[in-house]
Amino acid sequence: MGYDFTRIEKKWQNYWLENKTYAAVTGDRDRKKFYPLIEFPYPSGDGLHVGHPRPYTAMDIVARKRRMEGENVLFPIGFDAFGLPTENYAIKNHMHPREVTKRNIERFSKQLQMLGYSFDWDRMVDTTDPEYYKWTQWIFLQMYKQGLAYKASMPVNWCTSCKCVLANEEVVEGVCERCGAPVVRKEKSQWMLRITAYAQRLIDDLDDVDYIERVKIQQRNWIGRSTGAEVDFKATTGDVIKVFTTRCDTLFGATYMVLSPEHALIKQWLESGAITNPDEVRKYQAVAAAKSDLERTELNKDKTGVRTMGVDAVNPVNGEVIPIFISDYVLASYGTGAIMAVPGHDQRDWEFAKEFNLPIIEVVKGGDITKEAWISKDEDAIMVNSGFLNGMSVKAAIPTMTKWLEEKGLGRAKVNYKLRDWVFSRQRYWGEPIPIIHCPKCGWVPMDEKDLPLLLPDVESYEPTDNGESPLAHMRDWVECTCPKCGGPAEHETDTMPNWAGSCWYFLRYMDPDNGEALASREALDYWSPVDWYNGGMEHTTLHLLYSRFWHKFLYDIGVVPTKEPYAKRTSHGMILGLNPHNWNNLPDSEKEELLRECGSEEEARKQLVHKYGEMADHPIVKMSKSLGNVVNPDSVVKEYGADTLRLYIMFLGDFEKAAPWNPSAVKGCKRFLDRIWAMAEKRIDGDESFSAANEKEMHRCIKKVSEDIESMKFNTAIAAMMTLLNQFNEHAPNRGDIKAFIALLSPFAPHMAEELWEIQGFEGLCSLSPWPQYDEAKTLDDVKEIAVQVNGKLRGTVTVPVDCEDAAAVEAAMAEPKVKKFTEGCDIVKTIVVKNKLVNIIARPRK
RNA sequence: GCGGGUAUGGCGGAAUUGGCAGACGCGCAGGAUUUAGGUUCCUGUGAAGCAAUUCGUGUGGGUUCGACCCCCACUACCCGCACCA
Repeated sequence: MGYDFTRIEKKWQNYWLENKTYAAVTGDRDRKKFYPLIEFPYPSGDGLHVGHPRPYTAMDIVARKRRMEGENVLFPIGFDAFGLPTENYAIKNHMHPREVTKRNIERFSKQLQMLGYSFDWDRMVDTTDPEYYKWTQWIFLQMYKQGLAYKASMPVNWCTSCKCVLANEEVVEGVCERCGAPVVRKEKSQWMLRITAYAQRLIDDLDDVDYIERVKIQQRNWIGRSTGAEVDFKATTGDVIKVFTTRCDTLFGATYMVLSPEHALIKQWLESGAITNPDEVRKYQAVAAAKSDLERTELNKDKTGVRTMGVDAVNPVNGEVIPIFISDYVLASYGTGAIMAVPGHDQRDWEFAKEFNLPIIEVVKGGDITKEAWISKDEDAIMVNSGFLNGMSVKAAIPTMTKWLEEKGLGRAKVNYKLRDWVFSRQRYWGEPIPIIHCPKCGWVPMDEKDLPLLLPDVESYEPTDNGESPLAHMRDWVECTCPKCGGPAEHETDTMPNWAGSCWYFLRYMDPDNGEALASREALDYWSPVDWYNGGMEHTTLHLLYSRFWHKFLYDIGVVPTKEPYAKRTSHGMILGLNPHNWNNLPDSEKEELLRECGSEEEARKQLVHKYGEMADHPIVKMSKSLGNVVNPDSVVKEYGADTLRLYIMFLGDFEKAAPWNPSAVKGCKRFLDRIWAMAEKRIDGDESFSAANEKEMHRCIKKVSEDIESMKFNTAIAAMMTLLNQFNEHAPNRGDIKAFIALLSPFAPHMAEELWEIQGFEGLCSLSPWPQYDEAKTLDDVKEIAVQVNGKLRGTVTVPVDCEDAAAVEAAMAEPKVKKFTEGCDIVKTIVVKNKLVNIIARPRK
């Protein structure tokens, strides 16, 4: 009888759920705790897609294995449910976002259960639950009290389609990460979180955590620490213009200055009338503001700008009067928003100087500055035209100049970061309300903690507005309140938090999800912290991962959590891609033949495909997309093959860390594997539970391989090892002991079938909670070894020798091998090389 | 431009980290079972050659008894950042 996966999978899913098989126990000191974590999903209306099961199955396998090893495992699940797609869907379909969210969470939960994950469902977390977001608001209030949350008016990224501000991290190549619409700069008053205060610690503490290297590198790059100096330039108005530079040694070459169009001093000089060409300056500001970030970067070849007539600056090292420009090649958001321009040694400055006919001075020898800026990293290059720096190397000039500036009070050593403070407000409905009240008398006043949660109002319409106000602003009943400080009439903040807020601390809530007194009890925090192993997507490295480290460090500082870092270990999975149905390699044979007849050659056929479907047709593996029709739906895979097959295949298809394509026809291989196991074990095998003599060595080897590979996330080779063992069982039928260990090894990967077979075989208890099989290193070793024999480095044969056999004996055996003899006859043996248990290499020279 | 990564059969991918390249699976070919198709089960499967053998890990050099692995110089593709002062 075949394996009825539909019935059996359902049977065990219900059993596990009803019996709370995977419940974690807070405070259990008898067992080692283990807290693995996956990134909780956003419950979109589309349901689970095939990208989700890859990381989830991986961590489920690790969780299941550790549980079988006797650890107290907390493997939780939840939903990051605030966010724009839900809100947009709700608006379109005239539903309340809460209803949409509820429905989507139910659907996601069903789909996740269908895949047999060993989650502790009693700890499920939903970020839109008021009992949850109460604590998100609470943390925000603590940040406010510590001066880490502040309101500031500044140019922000504004998505023209979402009608909402975006964090820097949400802008990708000048367009909105979510909807792809252009992003423009807009001056708005926003709530900000002072993540920059933690920049150095966010870099330093990476040394203490076990993250895969590319995550560390990416976070360091994003934070973007650079060391240099801050230099004060005096304007002819008397104002001080601060600039940041990494090359203060080139100060003598600074022949002009550039301020970003948004720079505060420009506004000031326009208002005071110091600038004598205000119309021209204002016009340039307006043009720059209207440019999207995309346009700004696309036009990066042609430098534009306007000189601020009437205001000049003085170079502090030589007293020379130099002109000031505004240009959008200087970013308001980096450094001080102003630069000293050294056209001799900075290509951008050089291009600008050429455009505006400004003097270019060589201050470092080695290049030809008439052709381009000389930007050598050579620290031994020699300074020229630089007063007291002349003749020094760049290496020596930098500290000398820094010291000189400090002594004269004209500048100071300075560390600068690319990281900006986090723009934390959104003009949307479906997010956590910011628990701050604005009072006309007292200004911004935090809500009393006992009044949390500040609930979202129930309303008819939550459409975004065109004027950049939150939809909440129209809900006067909700907005109007009394000031907690003076009792006078006041208003609630109407912006909401970004969707990243709830995910900053959700892993803490899992530890104690029903706590009404605190975000989690101290006992639970002490017991479970930190997360032992967090797997997630690379796309969150500079977003969620960085944000949550920041929040965690803050919570550590105020004594709420016991660890500096939230996650002890971070790994990352590759994307699941699809086969491109338009690529030659992926065409069915019949179509290939037809096309060949039509085009004559394969080369022509490929060209034809590119002509027909575009450049994309050249890539056999592409991202899944609806338009290509290569999207794989987990539901349909489960329906056709079962959850165990899906789990197995998705772990088998390639290196976990790398992107890998979903090949629909290869799924069958894993189905066959399971069917063959079923056929072998569906009838009870009696006998004692030690390994059979014939299979013993392979059993120990397979246990070792699978145990090690799970820990190093080499799931594909772990499965291959089990397949090999099954093939071995074809040669030598397994006894009761063999099959017991085999089922246990299989269980993290294909838990339903393993559980069913465990029951059929009549083993004690649940397979999911049975002890993980143990191996004996000594029993994995051979007593004889087949070693390679090379002559002059070329493989000529193999011989079988006892393990650890003496070198001389190995050589003797090798020389006796007929195939080897053939190549050594008539030769002098110059040398022999023996690698124990591996090979013998005989160096032979023809006898003269 | 900067940073990170990858390159192995028809395909996805293995390779104990310098020691028998291609494990495992897909696909394909042949055979058995079947009225037939599907399923299942054997057998074979890097390329060339009747064979002995030769050639094979993106390209070109190098180190070594021996290189997918180490070094130098390239090429292609993928990912991240990008006028960052």
